[in-house]
Amino acid sequence: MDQQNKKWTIKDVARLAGISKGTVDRVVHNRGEVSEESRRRVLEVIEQIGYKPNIYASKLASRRTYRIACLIPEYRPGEFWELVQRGIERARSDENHYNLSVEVLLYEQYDSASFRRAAAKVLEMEPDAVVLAPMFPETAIEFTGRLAQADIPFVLIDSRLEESPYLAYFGMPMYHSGYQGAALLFDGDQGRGVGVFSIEHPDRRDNPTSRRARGFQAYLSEHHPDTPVYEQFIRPHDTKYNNKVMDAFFALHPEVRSLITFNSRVHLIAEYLERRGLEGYRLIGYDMLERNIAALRKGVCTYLIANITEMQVFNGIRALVEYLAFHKAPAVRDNYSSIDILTRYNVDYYFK
Amino acid sequence: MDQQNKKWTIKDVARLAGISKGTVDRVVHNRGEVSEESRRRVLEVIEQIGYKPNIYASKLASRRTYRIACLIPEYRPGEFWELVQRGIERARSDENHYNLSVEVLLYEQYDSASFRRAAAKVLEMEPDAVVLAPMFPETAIEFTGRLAQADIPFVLIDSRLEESPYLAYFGMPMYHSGYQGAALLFDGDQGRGVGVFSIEHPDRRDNPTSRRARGFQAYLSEHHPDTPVYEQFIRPHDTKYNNKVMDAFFALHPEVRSLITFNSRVHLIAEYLERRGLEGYRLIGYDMLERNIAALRKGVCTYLIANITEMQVFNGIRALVEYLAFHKAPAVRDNYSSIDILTRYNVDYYFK
DNA sequence: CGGAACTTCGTGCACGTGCACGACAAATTT
DNA sequence: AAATTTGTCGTGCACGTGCACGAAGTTCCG
Repeated sequence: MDQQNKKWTIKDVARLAGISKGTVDRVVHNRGEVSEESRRRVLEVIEQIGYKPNIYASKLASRRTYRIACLIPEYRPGEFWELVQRGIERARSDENHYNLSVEVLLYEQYDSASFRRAAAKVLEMEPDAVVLAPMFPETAIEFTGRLAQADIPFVLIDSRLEESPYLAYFGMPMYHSGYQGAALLFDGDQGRGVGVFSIEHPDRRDNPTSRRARGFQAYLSEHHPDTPVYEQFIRPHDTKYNNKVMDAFFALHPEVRSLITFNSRVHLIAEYLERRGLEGYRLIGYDMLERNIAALRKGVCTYLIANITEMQVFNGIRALVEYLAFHKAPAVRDNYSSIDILTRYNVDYYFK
Repeated sequence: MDQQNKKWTIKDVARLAGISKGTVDRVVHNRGEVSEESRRRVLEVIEQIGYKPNIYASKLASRRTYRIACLIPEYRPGEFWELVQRGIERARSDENHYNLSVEVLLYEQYDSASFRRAAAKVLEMEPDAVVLAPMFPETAIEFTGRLAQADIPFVLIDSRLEESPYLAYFGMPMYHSGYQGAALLFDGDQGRGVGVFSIEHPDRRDNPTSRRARGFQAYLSEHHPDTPVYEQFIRPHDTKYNNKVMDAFFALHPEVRSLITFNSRVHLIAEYLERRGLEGYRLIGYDMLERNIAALRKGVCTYLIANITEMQVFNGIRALVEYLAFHKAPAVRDNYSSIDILTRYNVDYYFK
């Protein structure tokens, strides 16, 4: 066949299609102003010889700089969304991304009015593309409708709005990470009941975390249908309250040795256990927050189920740039990260 | 300060240093033919304004194609080294690596004479750089000496020859992966003895696999010093023999429920258990061979400790290209991959 | 002192693509 | 029929760097 190592250029395509390179470029970038006839011939030649644009020449020549807006929840230091922010920093400083400006808009995690305001700002600044981590499905759907209307492509991270016309989604497989958590929790020690700790949420029913809980439940009913599950609610920033309710919990269920929480704050449990000097528990949590890692290293947290969260946004931004530059949609629309199992013994190797 | 978003070009540097861009280029690429005075001034300006060469313009202009030779063990389909080969394919087809040609030289895994022959061929073809997976330390050290003498940079994968002047190393942390394997093996089920299966090797004492075994032993003596360990040798391609010795093994140690093997052929054990209809074992192995994955999916293998082996070579090649193009040594010399824990529940997400 | 050899440096083209500009013909309007 | 608009397309410069080529200056040697 064609020698596959031959690097075809846009000039070759033009020659073979019998037109000028300008027209080929118009076809490749869908810039219009091309007759159907020419368009067909060009695509044919491209297909046949397997022409791929030289990204180096392309980036060099392109004076265009893409503006991408990221709409994500506000966070305090050490919270989950800080990991996401890190991915943005990475995209910013990535040497491959010249002519790319990433702007971050934050909204309050439990305040849909705040989301609406931030979303309005995004629309106002007319970015070339958007990265969205949605918290309020209905409001977010409305927002994505506006984006679609304005022809602004967007990727979703963390939470997938199935009904919206997103270009791609990047996130953890929540259901299966819950399932995996259950499998680890019951591997060895079983039958005596498990404690599930949840964060009191102001509202929000169908959040990603609940999908994790459903995966957990599925494993339970498939493998250990008779094991009792005791749920306990705690608060993100109220140590006194948490001490009180956990004291009560462990007094009430002294036989429980297996603990899990589906949100990213397992460190709250770990720190409680440490304060009280409680040992011999199997404690499983999610996400690589620094305080979680610390609990893992100390052995208070047994397993941490996580992923490289940075990569969610990073890959999202990459997909957008790819799309903006080459009108090329990502190969896979729903991109699930791997479900990494971290222990005190392998955690060190998950940092670069 | 300087506006950090300003993109300085080689022309700016030339202007500020009061010389031409040709000279700046000579300084940047250490091509010599530059007076000490000019050199100093150029470096000063570069440092001060933070000039970074535009990699796109650079790659575009560079007509040079780098030839990289990979010296790795020969393999049959489904063996560990096939995963490495896949990384090479990936580097080859990676769109970012224009002007890069990767050639693979294979040697027989247990035949040092064959290694010597292949190594000689590598030297003969005078590549720009080399990727080496060494099996025979002494012979390999001699070879790397030759490479150093010929000023050919090389990276090591899989096995690290500490005494050789390698540019970088990419591999799994073997000792800790053994340690982690032990932790998983004893998590829950303990005390009744473990079976360790090893491949009969023609020779080779200090191979990577043995480092894994040492990590395993370390965990054992730290946490379960009294647990008996029974070692059993099997053969890679002799099912009849393996059946016989494993039958004997399980007859002799009926109480053993924990099994592990440190090489990449846990599927041999899994397939045996399946053939005999044996269940209720905790079986742990290493590396993502297809047959291992199959055993994991069936639930015969409990945990598979692995990493994305492809990335070892891929990253190795990248480091070499980086070095050849910009004389830039990798940030970290010893690059350890993460120790991923795979189960039947999360394995699907480890493929792209 | 003349010329050769060496050192240092500047000039200019090439790399493949993006895109502005304008040419030209066909279609439409005046 | 002339003028204008519309639809297609080709031309040519710019992007920042690598490197060949040769110019200019310096040193060396007989």
